[in-house]
Amino acid sequence: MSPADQPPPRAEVRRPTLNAVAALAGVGRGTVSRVINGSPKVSAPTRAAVEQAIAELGYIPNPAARSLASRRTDTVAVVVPEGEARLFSEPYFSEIIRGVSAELAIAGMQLLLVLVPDEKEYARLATYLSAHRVDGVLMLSVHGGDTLPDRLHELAVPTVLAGRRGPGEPLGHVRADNSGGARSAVEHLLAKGRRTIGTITGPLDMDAARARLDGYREALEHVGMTVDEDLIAYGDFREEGGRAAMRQLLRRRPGLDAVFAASDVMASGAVLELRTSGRRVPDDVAVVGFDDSIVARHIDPPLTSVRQPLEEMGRTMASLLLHEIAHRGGDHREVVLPTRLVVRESA
Amino acid sequence: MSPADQPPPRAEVRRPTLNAVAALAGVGRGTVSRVINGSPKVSAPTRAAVEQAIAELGYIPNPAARSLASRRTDTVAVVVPEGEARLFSEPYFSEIIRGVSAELAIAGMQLLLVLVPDEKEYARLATYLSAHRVDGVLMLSVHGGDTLPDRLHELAVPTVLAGRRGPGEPLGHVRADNSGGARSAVEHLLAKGRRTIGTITGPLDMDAARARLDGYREALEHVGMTVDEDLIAYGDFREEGGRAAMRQLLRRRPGLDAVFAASDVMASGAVLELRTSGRRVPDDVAVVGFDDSIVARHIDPPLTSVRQPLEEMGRTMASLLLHEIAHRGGDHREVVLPTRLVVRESA
DNA sequence: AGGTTCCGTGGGACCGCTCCCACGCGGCAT
DNA sequence: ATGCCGCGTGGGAGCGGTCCCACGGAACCT
Repeated sequence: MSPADQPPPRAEVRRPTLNAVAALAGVGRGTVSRVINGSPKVSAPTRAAVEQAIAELGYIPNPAARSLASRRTDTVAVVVPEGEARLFSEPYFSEIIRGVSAELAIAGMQLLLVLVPDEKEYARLATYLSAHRVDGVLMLSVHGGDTLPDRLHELAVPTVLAGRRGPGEPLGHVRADNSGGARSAVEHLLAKGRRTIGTITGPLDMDAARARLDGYREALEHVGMTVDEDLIAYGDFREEGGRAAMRQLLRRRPGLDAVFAASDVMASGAVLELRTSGRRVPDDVAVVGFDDSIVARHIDPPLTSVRQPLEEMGRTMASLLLHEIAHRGGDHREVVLPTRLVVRESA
Repeated sequence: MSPADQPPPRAEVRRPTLNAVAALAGVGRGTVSRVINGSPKVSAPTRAAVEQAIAELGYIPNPAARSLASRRTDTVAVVVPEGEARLFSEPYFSEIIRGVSAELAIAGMQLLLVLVPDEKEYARLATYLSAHRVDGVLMLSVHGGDTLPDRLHELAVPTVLAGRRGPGEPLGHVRADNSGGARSAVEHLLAKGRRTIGTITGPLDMDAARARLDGYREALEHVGMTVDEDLIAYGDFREEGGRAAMRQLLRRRPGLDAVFAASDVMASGAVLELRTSGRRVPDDVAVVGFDDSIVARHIDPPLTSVRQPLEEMGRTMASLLLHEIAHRGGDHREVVLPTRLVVRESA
């Protein structure tokens, strides 16, 4: 049997340990540990010697050992319900994650991505996440009925949500100013002289959808108009839902001259339906969406839309979480970030 | 000072350990470990007793301790160069990651997401990843010049790439049949009676871009046409690049009647330019894209495009990687997955 | 009957780090 | 001089698993 037939040698490249560094630097393990963790209680010359030894050996601390001893993991889980992932404007997740990643990197923390294919997984997940696996959890896209956040809360796992489940959300969270954004969209339509403005909502078990509807109402009431309930159609954040809602609106109020859709995807469905019905956008009916997603730029005509500062939301979520991790038991904070209306050709 | 003013008690919920389970089940630690790891060398009654104890205590193994002792981490890193992330059709990353996640979940492995903001980070990253942090690495979107894969290879870190850097890629990888997909696109145009077919390429330092150009050539040569180099314009996978390339093609060959763009984003730029030049799509010029991304469905007219099986690519990458982890030193494998032409209205 | 073999099991020795206690020593007050 | 304080420092004791060796007893052999 030739050597080549042997099972592969355990490639196990044995990396230098804390001990090796200590020996080379001529100090104790404790001292090396202090240097690595930036403790101030190390004299300058000792620190220099240790750093020299670290560089020489190319030493990198073993995260598992560190985690075992310190009961920290330096890792944060980002939980994304997979069912939603398709619905949302695609940039939603990727941009938030970009922001999260950037902020975590600064703090030297790792990002564990957990896609949850199924609500049934939620129960197992909570226990799992609490088992010294991560220092905290970031949840994207929470529904009103989600129980995972509460379980994490009970298990004392620091948690920050993207968006809230409803007013009075007990957990820390970051959200866009949904009602303000919706309001600015409708005000824009009013400023353009539109008077019969419909809206297509998202699923109302999501706070963001409710808030956008509130913003629509506020804008109209603010100028003394009464809200015509027939101008409100309920969608589901999907294109087909937007289309159906638009059809409904046209049947109920054929003379409407503008629509505010609570998402770009629904807006694009609405545009298709308007075209089918022989109406021109924006000449006959102006359309404003929400999210400023890719489709907004690419449909015809390009969509005026409300942009959320997604990357900043991610960054803020991460920093709130890091704060909760550092100050366990502190009160939860909520941050609302402003939106911006991006005007294009549809309104 | 009331208790409420005290610093919060270290919430440290002390979870049960292996020892606790062993004590409750009346067995040794070794036996519990065997049960957890599914070793066959445990008698049925003992196993039952241990499982009972585990359930009773709600025991979950501490991953850090396990990792420290076993030198495994049960974690895989997915490395995504952030610069590219915007360029690509958005579903690209999210769908591949979905596939990766699904496959890893089955194997009980975690997904560590690493966004690399900058090529300069690469050097540090390699050392970092090799420091007992992950069992393997998945790299998305590799360029011809990327050195990270080689470094990982040297450091004996199992690695699988999405796409290859070029022919003869030494590392394991999964890619779509780019040339075949391009070929089917051009054959579709030929079948529609188009005869003067231009192409807009991606950056040729990427193998996928080269392969798509090759497919274009093959399709034409296959029917005995000679390739007119003036019908080839070089883009960069961006919309603006596609637009500029289209402008160039129109200047050089005003009579062309079809274009195959190596990405949907470039195709959308091309469509805009065609419209600007007063041409109708597909009546005057037919357009086919690549990726079947969101924009393909939403631009006007909806784009005929080549779809890659992204989720399956992700799944396959994960399973190749798991194989490499289990059989270190084995030879690297490459898998090519078929593409599918999705016909819409643009061609 | 005695000797092997094999199976299931217990437990010691780590894995590589952090935490914390104890110790030596120079500087300062007494 | 004597005592005390406090800063730097060394190193023991875990953290919670895995791995592997050794051991007892049942089953099989000669």
